[in-house]
Amino acid sequence: MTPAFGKRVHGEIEGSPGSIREEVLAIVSSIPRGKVVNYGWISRMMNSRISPLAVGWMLHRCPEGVPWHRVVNASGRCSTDRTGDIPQGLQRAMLEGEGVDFRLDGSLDLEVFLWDPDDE
DNA sequence: ACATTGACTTGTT
DNA sequence: CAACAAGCCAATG
Repeated sequence: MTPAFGKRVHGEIEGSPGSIREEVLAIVSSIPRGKVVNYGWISRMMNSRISPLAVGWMLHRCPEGVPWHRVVNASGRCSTDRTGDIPQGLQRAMLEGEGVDFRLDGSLDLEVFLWDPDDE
């Protein structure tokens, strides 16, 4: 019977093996504590199979356990502050709790905190 | 199935 | 340095 690989995305399963969504979530979950990546970085890591915008969409409705706060924009700023779904400053607070230091202008140093898998 | 939106990025003016 | 435009893909109504 058709396994209906399905998009039961509503809550819990979302388990389509090989799905773009799952790959993105896997990457985000792989970000080590105290490091961050930007949306375009994920897009590149997946060989541009997904656009940075789409990454943001997935993270917007991502399941628990995914460290979405470790994903920032290319400017090293917390894009979550632009939304109303997430309290402003929350992402920054969470990152600071992991040892990520922010500058006075509210941005973080990507040269230092950007995750480089080769450096691990 | 179509139109709109959105936690983006890069390049041009 | 700031504003604008285009490319981009998935989710939502």
